[in-house]
Amino acid sequence: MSQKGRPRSFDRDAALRQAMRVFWKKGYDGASLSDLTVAMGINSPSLYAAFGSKEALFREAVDLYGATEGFEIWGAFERPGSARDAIADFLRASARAFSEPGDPKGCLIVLGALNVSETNVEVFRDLSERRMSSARDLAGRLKQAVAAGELPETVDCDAIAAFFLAVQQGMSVQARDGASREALLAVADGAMAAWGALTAGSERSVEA
Amino acid sequence: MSQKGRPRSFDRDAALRQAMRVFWKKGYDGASLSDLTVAMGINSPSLYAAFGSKEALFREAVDLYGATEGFEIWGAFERPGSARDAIADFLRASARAFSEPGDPKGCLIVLGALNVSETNVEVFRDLSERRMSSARDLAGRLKQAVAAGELPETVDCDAIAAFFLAVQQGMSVQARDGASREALLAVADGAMAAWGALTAGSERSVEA
DNA sequence: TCTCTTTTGTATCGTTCAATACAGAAAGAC
DNA sequence: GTCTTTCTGTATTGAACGATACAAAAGAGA
Repeated sequence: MSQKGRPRSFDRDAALRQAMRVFWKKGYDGASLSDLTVAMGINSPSLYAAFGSKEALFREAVDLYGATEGFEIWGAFERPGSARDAIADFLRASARAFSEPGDPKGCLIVLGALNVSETNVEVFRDLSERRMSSARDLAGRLKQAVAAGELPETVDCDAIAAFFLAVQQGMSVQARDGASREALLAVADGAMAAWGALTAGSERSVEA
Repeated sequence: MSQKGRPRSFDRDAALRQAMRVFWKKGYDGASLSDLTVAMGINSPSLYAAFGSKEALFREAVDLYGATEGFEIWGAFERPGSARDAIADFLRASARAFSEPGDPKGCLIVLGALNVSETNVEVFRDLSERRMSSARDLAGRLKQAVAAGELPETVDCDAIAAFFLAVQQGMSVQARDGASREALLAVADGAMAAWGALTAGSERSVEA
């Protein structure tokens, strides 16, 4: 049952949490092995024995991010309520998560690797797929609202999802630039101002 | 008058254009000296003699980007017309610029350096200031519209500017993920759907 | 206690990074 | 032609990178 050899002297989960914060703050390329081992309180051989490689550690860190921060942000889509409320909660939860005092600013999945190099192709692709999967989830919730008769059949769910996701991704950039929580919440509310015109059926958008 | 020593054997402007494209595609950290010298067709001593350092070359590249791509994107703010048209043009021009065939996707100023490390602090700050300066320019155009009586006094120009800029910054992320020109234009149009509610004076936002 | 297995810390590995030393080449100045 | 100045290509610098070799250490099972 129990392991045979010398027991691990550190808490794997706690070390992973620290690694996640380093990646979150510095990105995949910007986080050096030295940064990671210092934050995790271990030497590199222990890191490789426990996680395999820098890339494998990053994937585990992103999974952890999705299970913790991601749950805070996307939780509204699991709860009952209108599609409008879900998206409003999603944007406002993002604004709060991206400006949480003591945490790195912005989203790890958005900021972790936006430039492709030879060493991070797979990492970029992984994050890119997660972002596009988010777009599908968002559009799926809208399509569900259409099927339920909550929204007219004429709305372009994919386009609306892309728009709201763009706002959320832009909030990550502004969070990195030091935007306050209030400023980010105002961006979220600004996006929701489009809801009426976006979901008004086949009518024209509201004019000024 | 003319220079004394051995003349430079390459076109400095052409080399700078190539360097800009490398930084645009790979970001500041991701662009290695080797990437740059190969693309520019010169050896590193020539690069250092002509531009000073990687960081100085990057700054010149960003200036060039601002004078070319930036002019395409922000040109609407120089032309006569309503604030609404200026912002709509700004968003649609961004969508087109970020998906120009043959060019790197997205915006150099947004994607060039979003993670801070020891080697790029100044670069990050430079890009961050340019982004925040964009926000001020956008808000300034809205305040001008308020002063002209085009928009009610009650609108929050800074918040509206932050919202539209967030959309544009999010479009850079989606462009990197391979979003089509049509998808990006749809995001731009989606953002403009918020215009009516955002500028409707002190009334409540439009409800669904 | 002895053996087996796994982890640990130290001390690297080869590679790539940004940045230069140096000598030869190419122009103007005289 | 000779001097001076600047640029060019080769070759290399020290530092940092991700990843390991290796032997001592620490537990489980016999």
